[in-house]
Amino acid sequence: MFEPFTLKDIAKALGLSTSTVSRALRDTHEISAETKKIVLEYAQKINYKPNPNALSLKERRSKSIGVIVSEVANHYFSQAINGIESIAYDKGYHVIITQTHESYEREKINIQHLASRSVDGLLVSLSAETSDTSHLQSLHKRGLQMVFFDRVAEDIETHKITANNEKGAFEATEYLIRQGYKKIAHLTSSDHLSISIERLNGYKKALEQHGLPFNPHYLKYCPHGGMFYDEVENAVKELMNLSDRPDAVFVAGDRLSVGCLVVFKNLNIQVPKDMAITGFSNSDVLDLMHPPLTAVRQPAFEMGQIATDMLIRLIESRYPVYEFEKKVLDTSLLIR
Amino acid sequence: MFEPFTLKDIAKALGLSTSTVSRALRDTHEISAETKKIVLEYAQKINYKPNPNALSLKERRSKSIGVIVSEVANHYFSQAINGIESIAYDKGYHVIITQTHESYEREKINIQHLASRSVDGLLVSLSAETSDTSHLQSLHKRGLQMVFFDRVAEDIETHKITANNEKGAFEATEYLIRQGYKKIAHLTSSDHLSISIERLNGYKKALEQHGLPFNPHYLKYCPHGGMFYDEVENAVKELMNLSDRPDAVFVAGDRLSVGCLVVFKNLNIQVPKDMAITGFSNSDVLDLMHPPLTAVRQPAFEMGQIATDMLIRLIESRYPVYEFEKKVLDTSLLIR
DNA sequence: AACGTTGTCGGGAACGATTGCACAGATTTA
DNA sequence: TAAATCTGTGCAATCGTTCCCGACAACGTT
Repeated sequence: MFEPFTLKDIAKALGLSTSTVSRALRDTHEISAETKKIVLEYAQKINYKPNPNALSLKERRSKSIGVIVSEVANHYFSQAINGIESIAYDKGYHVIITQTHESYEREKINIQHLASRSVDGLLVSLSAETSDTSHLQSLHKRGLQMVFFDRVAEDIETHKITANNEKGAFEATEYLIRQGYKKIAHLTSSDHLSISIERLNGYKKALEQHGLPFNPHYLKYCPHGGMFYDEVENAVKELMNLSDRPDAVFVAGDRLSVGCLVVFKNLNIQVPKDMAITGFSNSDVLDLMHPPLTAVRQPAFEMGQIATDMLIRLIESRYPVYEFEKKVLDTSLLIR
Repeated sequence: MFEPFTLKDIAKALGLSTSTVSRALRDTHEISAETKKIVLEYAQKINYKPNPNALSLKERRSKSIGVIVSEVANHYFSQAINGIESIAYDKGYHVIITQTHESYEREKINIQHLASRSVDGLLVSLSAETSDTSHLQSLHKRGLQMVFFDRVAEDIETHKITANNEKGAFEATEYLIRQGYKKIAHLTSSDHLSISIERLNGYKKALEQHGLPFNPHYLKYCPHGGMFYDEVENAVKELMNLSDRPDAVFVAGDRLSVGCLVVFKNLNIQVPKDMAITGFSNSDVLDLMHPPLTAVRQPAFEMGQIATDMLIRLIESRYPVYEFEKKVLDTSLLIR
C-alpha cells in the first residue's frame, strides 16, 4: 500500500508536536528559526506533501475546478482545455476534465459527481442533447460557482464567454454568397443550443442582406451534434434529395464539418463541384483536407483562459457577485 | 458559498444521531425499517451525497485514478482516454487527466501532484523528453500502483500494455517497399522512447528482409515528439537535402505524421510524387487528407480499457502482486 | 519579590463519514 | 422471576491538517 508521509511522521521523527511541525512548514512567526530549519529540511528530504483530502476537508474547498465538455477529441475543446489549464495551474488549481459525448444523461452524472464537494467551481459547455438545465440551476442556486463557455445556458445568471457566433456565421455564409452560391443550406447541431441559434441567425442575416430567401428545407438539425454517423448522413441525404437541391452548405460545428466531409466522400459527392462547404472548425489540419475547408475559427485557447480567470475570480471573491459579464470574442475566417 | 448537505444536517433535521443516519444510508441490518425509510427519503429529497474528501481521508483511498498523456488533442490518446473512462466509470473510479505536452518537467509536476494522496493509481504514457524515470521509480517503490501504456518504462516492474509496434512498423515499411520505394527514410520521436526503439526495429527488419541497406542518414529523431514545428521542418529539410535523397518516409507517430504532411505542403513537396509517406496515426480524418495517408492504426480504445482494468485489479488486490504482464496488441494497416 | 512580556511550543477541537463498543428497553429463555 | 438475548440507537475514536488556547520558560519592570 502507498502510504504518504504525514505531519505525524515528521513530528515523531523530530520529537515535536504536529502543531509545531505544521506551523514550521507554514512559516509562522511563533516558531524559532532553528526549529523551522530542522523541520523544513526533514520535510524536504522525505518529500512531504500535505494530504489534499485532509486540506479540502478542513478548508472546505478543494482548489480544483471541474470542466464539462462534449469531447476532448474535438479540436475546439482541446484547445480550450489548454487555455483553461494554463490559467488554472498558474493560480494553483487542479483541473478535472469530464466528457459528455453530447449526452444529457452523461452530463447530469458528471456534474453531480463533480459537484458533490470535490470541486470549487465548474466550467461548463452544454451537451447537444441538453435543453433542460435544472440540474445546473439547482447547484447554482445553492452557491456552486460556474462559468459557461461556448455553449451557454441562457437561464442561468453567471459569467459567460462565447465567440461571436452570429458574426462568424454571417461571414462564412457571405463568403459562400460572394463565391456565387445562391442555394446555401445550413447543417447544424441541436436546435436549443445557444451556438446553434446564434449561428442560424448569422446565416439568415447574410441571406437577407444579399437578397436571398431563407428556405426552411435547407435547414437541417443534428440533435446529437453529429455523434452518430447516421445522423449526419441522413441530414445530408435529405438535402441532396430535395427537388431544389442546394449548391453549398454552411456547417455549424467542428465535428459536423468533418463528419459532413466524410459523408460527402462516402456518397461520392464532389466538393466543391457538386456542393461547396464552409463551416466552424478549429482543426489544425484543415488545409491538409481534401477538399480544403474554408472555416470559421474560434479563439478557443483565449476563451478557455478567460473563462477560467472569471471562474477563479468568482470562487475567490469574498463578497457575493451580482453583476455578470457576457464576453464575446471575434472569430476569424480562414479562407482556402 | 456552496455548502453541501452533511450527515449532521440530516441527523439534526430528523432528530437522530449521525451514526444512525450513516447506517441507515448504508442499509445496515441493525437499523429499523421505519428509520431507514425516513432517512432515505429525506436524503433523496435534499440530494445528499457523501463528502468524497472525508471518505478519502477515512478510507485512505480516493477511488480515482490519474492519467498522464502527452496531449488530449492527439487522436491516439483521446481514444485511449475514452477506453479508460469506459472501464473506470463502470468500476466507480473517477478519472483525472493531465497533459505533459511532451515536457519532462511538466510530467514530473503532474505526477507529483497526482501522487500526493489524491489518486489510488496511475496510468502512464511517458513524455517524449523523459529518459530518466526516477520520479516514477520512487513513487512505485513506495507502493503507488501504476500501469504503463503505449510509451512504457522498461526499468519499472509493473503491468504494461503496448501495440505491436515492431510488427506495425514492419508492415508499414514493407508496404512502402512493395510499392517500389527503395530509399525509405524514418522520422521518429525521441530516441529513448520505447515506441521509437520498437518501431525503428520493425523498420530495420523490413529493410533487411527485403535486402535493402539501412542508411543512418535516413533516420531522423524529433526529441520533443514534434511539439515544435521547427523540429519537424528541420528534420524533413535535412532529409531532402541529402545527396542521396530518400523517395519515401515512414513516420513513427500521430502528431509527427500530421506535422510531416504540413511541412511537405509548406515546402511544396508533392506527395507521393516527390516523397511517399506512411506512418502511425489514429486520426479519424485520414482519408480526407490530401494526400491520403496510409497509416498504422493502434487499438487505442482497447489499450485504454485493458490498462485500466489492470490498474484497478492492482489497486484492489488484497495481496501484493509480483507477477506482471506485458500485453501486446496488434496494429492494423489502413491502406489508402 | 511579584508581576507582565515575549518567544516557543503542545494539547485538543474541528472538518465529514464510518464503525466498534456501550447501553437502554423489549423479548425470549432457563 | 431472573437472566440471557436481541433491537435500535448513541458515543467516541479515527483519518491528516489547521488553529485557538494555554503552558511555561526566560526575560525585563516596578
